[in-house]
Amino acid sequence: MELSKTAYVILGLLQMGRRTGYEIKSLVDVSTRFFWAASYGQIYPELRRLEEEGLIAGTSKPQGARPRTVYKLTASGRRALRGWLLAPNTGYELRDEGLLKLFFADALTPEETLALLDTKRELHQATLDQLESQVPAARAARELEGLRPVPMALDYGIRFHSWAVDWCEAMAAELRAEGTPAGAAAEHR
Amino acid sequence: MELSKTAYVILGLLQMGRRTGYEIKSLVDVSTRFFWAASYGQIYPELRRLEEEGLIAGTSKPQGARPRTVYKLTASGRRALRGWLLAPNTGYELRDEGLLKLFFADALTPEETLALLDTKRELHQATLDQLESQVPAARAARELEGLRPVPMALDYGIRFHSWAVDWCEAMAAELRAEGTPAGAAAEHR
DNA sequence: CCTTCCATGTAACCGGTTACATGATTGC
DNA sequence: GCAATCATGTAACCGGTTACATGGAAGG
Repeated sequence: MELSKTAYVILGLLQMGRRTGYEIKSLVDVSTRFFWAASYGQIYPELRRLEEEGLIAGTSKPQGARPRTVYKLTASGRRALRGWLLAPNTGYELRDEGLLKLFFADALTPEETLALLDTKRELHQATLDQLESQVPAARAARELEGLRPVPMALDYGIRFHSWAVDWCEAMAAELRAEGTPAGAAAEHR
Repeated sequence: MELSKTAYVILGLLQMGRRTGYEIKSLVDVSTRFFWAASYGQIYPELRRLEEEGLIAGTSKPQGARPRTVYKLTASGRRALRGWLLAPNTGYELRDEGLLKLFFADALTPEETLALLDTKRELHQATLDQLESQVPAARAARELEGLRPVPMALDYGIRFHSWAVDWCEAMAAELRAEGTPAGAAAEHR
């Protein structure tokens, strides 16, 4: 792996148009961050490396006295991006603290476990709300160009998080049902 | 956050019984790693830190000439674990290269995008197979103790990855349908 | 005038992985 | 005898975050 994944995030966003580092970071924060985050501490140094390697080209476009560099993808940058997109290998990595807690929940009371499920549900619901609020704008921008109205990754995000909300609810319902079976009312304490 | 999440992984696994560092790593590799991975490079140093802080206690139990230290949770370790489990905050972080590629797929042909979906589907299917193979053993071990037959986190994993497989298939079907609408057969090339 | 946004950066830190090193035990 | 597994560790590296620093521009 020559380039970091974050480098491809930059390349990919530049493919869609010229951008400054600041704009890239703003875009990341409302789009890829749901499956690939990036901070200034990565973006600015990476922009330099990519320019050194000739994959992107920056032009100074100051706004008044404020310095400003707009980057665009070069032909070899476009090739690199395409090469990565077509490469077969793909990684998947998850760090889900809520699930980790549920994994250890055997030591908790049913009520405490329900609280865990609730926290997880809220987190997914909040993400879902955020993603859904993006749909109208995406639809408007994309149908002019004849693209599918909702981008695939956004569709995935919305469906996944609503699936997760449902799972939390179903599991909570199951737990509650277990907690009060007809023949075992006072099981706990 | 005093302790790292990985410390809680160790605490949580020790809650279920005494273990060596090696055993902890082996357990992580078949359980938490799907939502929280950990390597030897973290586990052994962390075991030391946790012992220094009195959250776990190690006993030398050599096997012949081979050194071996078995750790168990102390009372204060049990308290720390419980404190974390009940703490409301929870983080969620995903790094999904397949989704990232799909996000940039506008630059690809439909056929190339289908290949992306296929790779992602295979990855989820492989994980799903692995998780499903664990069900019988989990069931057998747990029903003796009157616990729910399938642990929550395993249930979540199985359902999530099969949802993901379905999503990939549905999206592929949609793409194929778009590619050959009755009135626009030779759209591409 | 003041706040918010635009814009660019860096140094310190940290969590985590990889690769390496070592050697005993068990089971075929 | 050999391979797989058990067992413990560490040093170098790396990707990434946090916190900090700076200052102009735009809009109310």
